[in-house]
Amino acid sequence: MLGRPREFDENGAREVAMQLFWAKGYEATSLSNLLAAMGISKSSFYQTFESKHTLFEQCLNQYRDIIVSTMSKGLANAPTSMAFIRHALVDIANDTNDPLGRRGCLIMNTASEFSQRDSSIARCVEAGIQATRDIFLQAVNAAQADGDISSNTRADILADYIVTVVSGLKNQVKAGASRKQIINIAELSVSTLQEMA
Amino acid sequence: MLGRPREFDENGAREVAMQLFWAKGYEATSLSNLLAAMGISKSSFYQTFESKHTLFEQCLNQYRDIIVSTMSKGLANAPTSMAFIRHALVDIANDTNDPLGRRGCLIMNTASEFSQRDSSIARCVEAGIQATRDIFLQAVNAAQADGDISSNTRADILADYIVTVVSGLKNQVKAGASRKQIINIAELSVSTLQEMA
DNA sequence: GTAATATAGGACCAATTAGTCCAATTTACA
DNA sequence: TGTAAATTGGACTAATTGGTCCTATATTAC
Repeated sequence: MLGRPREFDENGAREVAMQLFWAKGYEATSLSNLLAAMGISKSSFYQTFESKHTLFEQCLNQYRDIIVSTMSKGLANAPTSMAFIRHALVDIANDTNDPLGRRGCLIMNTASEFSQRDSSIARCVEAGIQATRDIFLQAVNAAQADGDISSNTRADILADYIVTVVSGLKNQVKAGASRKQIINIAELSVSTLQEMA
Repeated sequence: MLGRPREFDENGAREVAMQLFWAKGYEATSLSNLLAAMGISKSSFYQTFESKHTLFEQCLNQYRDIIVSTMSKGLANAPTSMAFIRHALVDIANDTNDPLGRRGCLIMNTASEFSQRDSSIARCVEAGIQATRDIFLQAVNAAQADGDISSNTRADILADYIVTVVSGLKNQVKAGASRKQIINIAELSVSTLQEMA
């Protein structure tokens, strides 16, 4: 290891960038926004992260890793798998309070903004959705084994359904829905899962 | 009415702009994109539509009017209200085929892109969601009267739930879900509506 | 000391952005 | 024929965009 060592924390700077992209989207986050928030010079930026686009892909993957890790721990620590699923849906209501919550989900935001126009971004998006879907799939399988969800419907379809409702709820939050509305919708979809024939 | 009459069709030009905004979003649609697609000069554009932002608001309202009208007719012509609801969900699977379908919903796309940062746009978004929610509310009330949906759950919550699932499904389509996946999820949520206790 | 690397800062770039303004022209109606 | 209004096209702004390059300086290992 020769030469002067890096002064800033690369991962920390990426984390800051991720928060910005999350709140504002890719296009609306300018290079100057990034530099100011990350606290580094343009030279350091390009030397370390290559380009805005490259950094964004890294942020997407970092985001995916974070939510996968958070969800996995949540599932492992939940009293039952059904409780985990219920919490994943109902807890979205808490996003209605602060502006941070109203950011939605970085992966879904990205899908909405421009995954159609950029195949490498599209791959990141698909990988992210796949990863969360897999965790819900584990939860559904376990909940079916517990008898909390009927086994009449295929677990993979139920997992897709949960991802869909989560994404729809996050959309509603971004669009301005109230806390009470989100709770009602979430509770309704939980009960449909439980009361399925 | 004095002076030279307008050569282009104002509503037609707005319609073209709406299609562009729908496919690409607000920021990604540049003025030159608009002028080229609308087939008018920059001078005519600013004389007629005031600004890109004003035109966008008009497009949002026009979009809302179109879907409200389409949905109202669909509800009126459907064999049953339940059939209308079912069709609204399952038909989203057809969006997976063509690139046009993968545009999602202009209102939800706008909510995702920047409704938080622009209060006048936020009002358009809320009005749009409210309008579609109201139609689903009518449909749910009718379906409950028909006995196709249980009356145990409040109709307004069910309407919110349907809007959520529709928005989630459109998200999934944008993110790359397959036709079969969408059908399965849609059918599942329809059956949960029907089989509710 | 020297090589290697990181730093900040600024000059510079070509392109694009939304938007204004003007001049010349065209069309209609009274 | 005169007036009002719409047309095109181009000149023009001021700002911003992502990105490159260069210089000068600082820090480390060998």
